[in-house]
Amino acid sequence: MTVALKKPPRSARKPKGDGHMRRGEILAAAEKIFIAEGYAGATIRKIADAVGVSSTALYMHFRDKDQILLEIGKEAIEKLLSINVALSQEPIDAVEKVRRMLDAYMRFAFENPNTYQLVFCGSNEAISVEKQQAVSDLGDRCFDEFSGPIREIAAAGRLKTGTAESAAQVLWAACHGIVSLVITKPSRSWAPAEELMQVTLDGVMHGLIADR
Amino acid sequence: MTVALKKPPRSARKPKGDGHMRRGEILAAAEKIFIAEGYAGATIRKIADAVGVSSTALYMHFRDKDQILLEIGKEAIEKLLSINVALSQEPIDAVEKVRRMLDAYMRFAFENPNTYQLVFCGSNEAISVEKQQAVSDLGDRCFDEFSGPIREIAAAGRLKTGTAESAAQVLWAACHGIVSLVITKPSRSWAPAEELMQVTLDGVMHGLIADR
DNA sequence: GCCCTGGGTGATTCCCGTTTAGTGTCAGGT
DNA sequence: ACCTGACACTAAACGGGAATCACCCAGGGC
Repeated sequence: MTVALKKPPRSARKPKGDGHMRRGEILAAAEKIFIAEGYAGATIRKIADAVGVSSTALYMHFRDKDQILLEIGKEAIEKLLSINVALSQEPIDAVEKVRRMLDAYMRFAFENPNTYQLVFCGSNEAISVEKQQAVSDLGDRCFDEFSGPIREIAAAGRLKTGTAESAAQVLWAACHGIVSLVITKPSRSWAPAEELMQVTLDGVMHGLIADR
Repeated sequence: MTVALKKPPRSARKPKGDGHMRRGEILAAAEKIFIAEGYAGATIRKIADAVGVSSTALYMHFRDKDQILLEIGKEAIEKLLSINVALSQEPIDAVEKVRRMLDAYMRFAFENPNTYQLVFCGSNEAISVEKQQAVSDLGDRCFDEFSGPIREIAAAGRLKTGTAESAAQVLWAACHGIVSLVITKPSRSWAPAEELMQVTLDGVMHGLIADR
């Protein structure tokens, strides 16, 4: 037993055979199942089977189930974040930036419903707060990129109501509201998604931001 | 074994001892636990223990776990529905009706976060569509009460954008968005709830509905 | 008296996520 | 050439969920 304290000197040692690929394989399989069957449907055993490996093996590469799925969420949000970053650097009006970011946000949600739910619908208390940290941070950074232009707008005195903080949260939330409802209640009869996005954007932008 | 087909003629037979109270006891215990610990925390065994009965006994009175919790949700929504019904009959301007309904909706959510999540956040695919029928219907009726005034407003040509259908959905969803986010992501730093509700209401009403 | 029936139970089944103890294998140091 | 140890992996098991099974037992109707 001793104590086995020795990590620092270990530096070399190439990754073995396909060992370094497993993590990726697992993520790929998990993502496929998760997208098709949602959080509850993506069980450890199913993922392991898909990879062709025992369920225990997943614990070699991930601490637990949540970490696997949150990793998937992380990658998806990184795409969203990069969109937001790109938009925020574009030389366009702040209002236009906000509009495009919200539009991208909603389209992202409709295109990745399960991932969206996992990350933004809290996954319903199923996942502890600390575990979500990494993903939460990314979400925060997305929101930061978004609230930048909002602060510009507020500074220009063009907010009809609320502070930069609350206005940003409300704008974001309005978009979250429509996509999360449509995603989680697909059985209700909704107006066409395109129209809902349009009305949400128009309504909320005109409601909170002065025209000129 | 035979076939055991006989239900129609059975009509008399009073409810025995406390048999007819059990259902209520179970619901009360389940509600307490559910409110305190959420959907996952309210396990069959815990509820049964609280009632002082074996877990199997719950299946005498309810088909499965979901039915118990949905029953709780149903009762809660009935309150919301009655508020909406009362408001819709009041002799006030349709716009004011809409505003008050949305206000009541958001306050209801903040006051019953777990119930709200169960009913309106889809409970994350955990519950099958058919089971939700009863609760869904109530939700629909709430929405119907709400969309009545919206149609009035639309008929008066006071909708700035969208149809009566999409406008109603977007207004509702905006309110859902802010409360669901605050409820499911309590760790983020939110503006005060009162301010968020206010900004949401003002913004979205002014954005979608013409002033006069 | 009998018998049916409805509320109730303990044991059991099935499926989760996760843990434990162990196996084979390969890289490097000696 | 031989250890040594880290690594990728596995089979089996554990504990805890929901749900079902095969039974009990008390009591009202006949």
